[in-house]
Amino acid sequence: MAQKITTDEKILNAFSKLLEENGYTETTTKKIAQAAGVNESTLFRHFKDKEQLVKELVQKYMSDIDTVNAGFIPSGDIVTDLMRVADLYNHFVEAHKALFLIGMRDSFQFPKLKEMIIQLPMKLKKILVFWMTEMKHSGEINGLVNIEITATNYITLILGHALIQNIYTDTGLDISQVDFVQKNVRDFAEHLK
Amino acid sequence: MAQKITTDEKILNAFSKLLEENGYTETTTKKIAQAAGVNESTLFRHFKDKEQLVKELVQKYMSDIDTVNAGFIPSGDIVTDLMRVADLYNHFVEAHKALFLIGMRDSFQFPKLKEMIIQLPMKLKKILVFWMTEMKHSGEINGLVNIEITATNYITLILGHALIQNIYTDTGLDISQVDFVQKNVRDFAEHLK
Amino acid sequence: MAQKITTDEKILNAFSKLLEENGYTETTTKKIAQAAGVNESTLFRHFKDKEQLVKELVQKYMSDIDTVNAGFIPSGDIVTDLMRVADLYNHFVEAHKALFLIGMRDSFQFPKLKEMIIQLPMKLKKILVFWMTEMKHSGEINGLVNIEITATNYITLILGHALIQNIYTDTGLDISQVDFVQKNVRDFAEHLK
Amino acid sequence: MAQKITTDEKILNAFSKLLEENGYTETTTKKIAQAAGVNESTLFRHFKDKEQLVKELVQKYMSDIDTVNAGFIPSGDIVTDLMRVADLYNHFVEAHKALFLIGMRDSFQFPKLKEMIIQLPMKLKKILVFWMTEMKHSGEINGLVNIEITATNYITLILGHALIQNIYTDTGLDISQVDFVQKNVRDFAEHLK
DNA sequence: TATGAATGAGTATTCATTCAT
DNA sequence: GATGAATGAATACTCATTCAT
Repeated sequence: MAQKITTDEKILNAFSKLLEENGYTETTTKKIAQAAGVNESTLFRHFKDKEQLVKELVQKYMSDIDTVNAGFIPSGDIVTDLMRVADLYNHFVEAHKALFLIGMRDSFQFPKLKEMIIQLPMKLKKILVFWMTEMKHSGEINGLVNIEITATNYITLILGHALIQNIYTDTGLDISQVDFVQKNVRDFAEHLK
Repeated sequence: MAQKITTDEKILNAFSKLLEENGYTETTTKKIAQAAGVNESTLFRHFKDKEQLVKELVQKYMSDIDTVNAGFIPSGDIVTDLMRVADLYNHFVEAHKALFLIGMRDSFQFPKLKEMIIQLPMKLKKILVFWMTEMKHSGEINGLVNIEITATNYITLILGHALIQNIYTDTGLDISQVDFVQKNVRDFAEHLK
Repeated sequence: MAQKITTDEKILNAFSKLLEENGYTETTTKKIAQAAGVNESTLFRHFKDKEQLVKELVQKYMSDIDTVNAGFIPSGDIVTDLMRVADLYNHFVEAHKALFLIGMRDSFQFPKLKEMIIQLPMKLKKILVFWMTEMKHSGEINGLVNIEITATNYITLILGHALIQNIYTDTGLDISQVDFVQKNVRDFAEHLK
Repeated sequence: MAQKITTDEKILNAFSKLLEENGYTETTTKKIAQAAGVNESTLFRHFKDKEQLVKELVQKYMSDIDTVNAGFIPSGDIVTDLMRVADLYNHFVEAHKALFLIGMRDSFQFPKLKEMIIQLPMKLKKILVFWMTEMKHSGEINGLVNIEITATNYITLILGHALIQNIYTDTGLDISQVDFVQKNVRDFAEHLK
């Protein structure tokens, strides 16, 4: 059964794509309408205003974050687990590129958006802190490790990489996810023991 | 004796600041003029275009890159040197925040700008590769290390961090330069031995 | 039943009128919109460009030229026919005053426009040459007459008059169409016999 | 002795040239200054405003008209004299092209200019009327000729030709002065006898 | 439910002109 | 006597949004 794509979806998809390519300001309602194959005014019947489109996208994003977090079930081995986390978040960033990039690019226009975008690392940090603390107790992680700092550190590592990947695409600078995880994430993990 | 700030500088400073805060498109010539305390048309007497303002900023940026690179004189100790590189580039990114951010945010509007912005990591990579190769020969770096990958990896590390710092300022997520370097850069370096 | 005047027409009429009075550059989009009684931006919804307005006018003009030429059916008597040509073209110039004047005034801004405007005399010349040649063969026109020169000459006569009429309106210099044709055109024709 | 070209002249020459090529509105003070090789503000020290430049040009034009008229000394033979008038005015129009064209193009911007420009045909008419009247009395011109109409008619002829020449330059439509005068002016004259 | 027409506020840029040196 | 710097008003054109059908 072929799913029918609703007008709402058509518009949001077009918006998301243009957003990723051109940023918020350059993504005009005219262009969105054209890309979605609807009349420009139709857009406003479906979404209060341009900002609403962002909010809608954010909502999807937020519920996806929870799905990702829920999908992370620790194995108990730090190296394995940290690498898995890196993988999960890399996929997440890739899948939500559009919003992720505008989180960086246009967040000044959306103080609320920034708050929301930031929840990704925030939630990730919470999970990592919770889980590292457990591991510290069970002796898997060295007692001298500062959990707060280490968690933030780790997030910087994987998000930083995800960012660079997206910014410097096709420049000979982008490094494969595999290589990066193998070297840096593994190193990072090993040293927590 | 207080230096007199020229109109050129007033405008460029205002532009740079607004650019950092608002991105290219939202930085209107009207706002720039207001922030610089000059008439809007004065702006066009001093700079052909709005785009010219970007070019001017890029020029500064480019000459600064060379200064930074010239300022890096290897000591021979990998850990010391890599940490020094991290420091130098962190300062560079901080000092050129505005341009660096638009390199990410508005690069689609400035294909040429992207090319230029990219030169920072490119040049850095060249230097690192050259220097690491030497160190490999002298035995300071392990013979099994893949220099190309390692260099790219390292750049990802320090630029990724610099970026995250600037994006997630004041969010409780930003981690001090010191902590990040101490942990990640040091680890990274140690493992090359 | 009064025809409804479309917005397109309202705008074109306003444009045409202002063009005739003020020339191209002085006919601002703001003035056009005001004169047409629409919002300035509406103008751009209806016509891509300010230039598009000219093109639209030219199109009308071009199709009218053909109508005029089609409307000229030679009687065989030179005097009658030349006087009829003078009449037809005088009306044509009068009806397309706006465009005709900008053809002279602003042609440097519209190299393409000039090409088009020029077609009026060009087509006229073609017709005259063809028709005079026939008359020469049938003996109506003196065998010694140089057709090429005579045709151009004649066009200069009637267009020159039409122009002067339009430029020096209400100056005591303008001469009635009737008087001019009676004297000059008639003379001209008589001498071809 | 090489004449020194004063700044006034440099400016007026540049203005005149640009005026001819581009019309009044498109001839910006910036362009004038550039073409004259002076600073834009110098222009305003020499001439109150842009309009003053036109006035200055007009003054020259006016005094030249008188010179031309003074230069016309009737021989008594109508054909010879009318052809000489045609010649004189053709040269005059050629020499004052710039102003003559703006008289047609931009006269709406200069009601006063129009008044002045119109003086050329007015003065010409006066002279012609005076002289034709004399000729009528002396029997050189047919008693039935309406002098007023004939004079206007004649002016239309030679100015119309001058106009067409300037408008349709290089179009294959322009006819040599000689051919035109030989045919039309001569014809015209002959018929007054 | 969707669309085409209309619009007010804004955008980069240019122009003629003035001011201080 | 000339210039470089500054400016207010205008210009063509775009954008997000509303209204009537």
